[in-house]
Amino acid sequence: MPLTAMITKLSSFTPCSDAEISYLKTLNPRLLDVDRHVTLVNQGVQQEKAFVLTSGWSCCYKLLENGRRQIVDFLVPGDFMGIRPLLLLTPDHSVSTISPCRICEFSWKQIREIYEEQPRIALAFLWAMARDEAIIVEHLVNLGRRTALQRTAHLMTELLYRLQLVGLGKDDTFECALTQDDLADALGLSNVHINRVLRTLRERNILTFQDRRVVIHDRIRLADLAGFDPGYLDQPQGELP
Amino acid sequence: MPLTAMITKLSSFTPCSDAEISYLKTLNPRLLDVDRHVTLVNQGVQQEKAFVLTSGWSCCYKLLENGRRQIVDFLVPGDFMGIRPLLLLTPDHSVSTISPCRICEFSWKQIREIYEEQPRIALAFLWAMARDEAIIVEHLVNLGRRTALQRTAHLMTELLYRLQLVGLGKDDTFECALTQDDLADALGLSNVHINRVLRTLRERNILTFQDRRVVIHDRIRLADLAGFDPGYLDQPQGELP
DNA sequence: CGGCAAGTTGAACCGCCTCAATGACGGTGG
DNA sequence: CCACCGTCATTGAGGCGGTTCAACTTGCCG
Repeated sequence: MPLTAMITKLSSFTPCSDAEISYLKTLNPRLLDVDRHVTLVNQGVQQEKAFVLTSGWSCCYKLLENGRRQIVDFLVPGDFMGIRPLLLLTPDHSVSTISPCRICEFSWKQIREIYEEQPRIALAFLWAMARDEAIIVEHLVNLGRRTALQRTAHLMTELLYRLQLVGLGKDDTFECALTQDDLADALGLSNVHINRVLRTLRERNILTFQDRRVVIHDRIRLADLAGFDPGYLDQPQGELP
Repeated sequence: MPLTAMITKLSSFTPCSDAEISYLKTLNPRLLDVDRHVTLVNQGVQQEKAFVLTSGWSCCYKLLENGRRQIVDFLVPGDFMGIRPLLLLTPDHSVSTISPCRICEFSWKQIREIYEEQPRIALAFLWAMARDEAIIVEHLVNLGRRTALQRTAHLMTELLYRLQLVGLGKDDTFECALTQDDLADALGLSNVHINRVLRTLRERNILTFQDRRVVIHDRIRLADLAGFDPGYLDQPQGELP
């Protein structure tokens, strides 16, 4: 069921009623399969569609005039994509797939309809956006006030949590489609330095990032390094399921 | 009229009808005057109120366990404060005044009521949040991919735009209550280095930051340094009034 | 087999940090 | 009224974290 992820997510704000769930099902969104490195939303090009990621990895980012890239957030299954570009006159950022992805497509019209007819879902929508914003804010803190090692540890911990919240990944490992260049652009570092940081984490027996897979060897020291507080992910007591 | 700023802001998404304007007026929010350095929202302490800033400067920020501070955004008149803390189980950030401020207070109940009864205002609300998020994203890019000089130039340009959009500040100057420490914590720099950057900008005859006032001497070179694109502020053609 | 994407490593450099000292201003109490 | 203190700004010196440039490896796919 393509909408399961979304319903689960919205329900973690306030549980959806049966009526609301059947309403959501009538939306009947288009389901798309896209390759890796496909651009779904293009910075500056007006947009009529938004998406929910069903499987795979994507990211949203901004390109600077000098060609450099800053990744704002990685998107994992269950995440909304391209809501902000729908609301603003011109999208302030781009969204691209990192791995092959399956996505649900929604129209701007459907969202306006939800706001007219389903105020409780609309409020859950606002919450979902607030939660995404909280993640971005934490990334900002990461760039502003943590060292390269701490940043990397923090992002890895966040990804572990987020993936586990949607039932992907185990206690101490997850599949990870990111390249070292992706990490560098997300963490405001050079790809050379990210490489050295990953080596350090490996040598200290804290974490291994290899072959599209992250394995955490020492969760305590990792959390310690990162100074990770899961509050911003807004789950009850910050607990995992 | 305490709500003028908010109505103007929401109207720039879709113009409010007369009925909507009179609805907003019935909200009759409490008006408060607060000193500088007063904490309105406290990271981790649950919150029942949100605010609109009517006059003065505030900021939202996060504190790290080591005592360091990262300012996420400066707030100027017309800006919402503390919406996200209302939606999340525990606020992910704090909000404090920087100068003495006048603020309007809203309750969580009122916002839910808007969502039930005024879907168009609710949608404008979502837009306002998207616009604030776009600003935060631009700050993230600033930290991740620009040098100290560029960051500072960018922030100054942004503040000039935002203040002019609410009728404060002239073509090339604005009152600015920020200290160099505030700037440092917003731009991910040390206060020592911000001081040197400001000196450089002054010596190059680009911009003067002095006596709680910013004067821009050379707008072209400033915009050039900053690589500033006002699109993310989401005004028609990025134009000033 | 050739070519490209991704990762790895070394060397040299520099942007920004930390530590430390000092100056300027305004408010407060003796 | 002035001495004192706290806040904010300024400047120098030295050091480190991260960048840039460049070379080389490894694995995959056509």
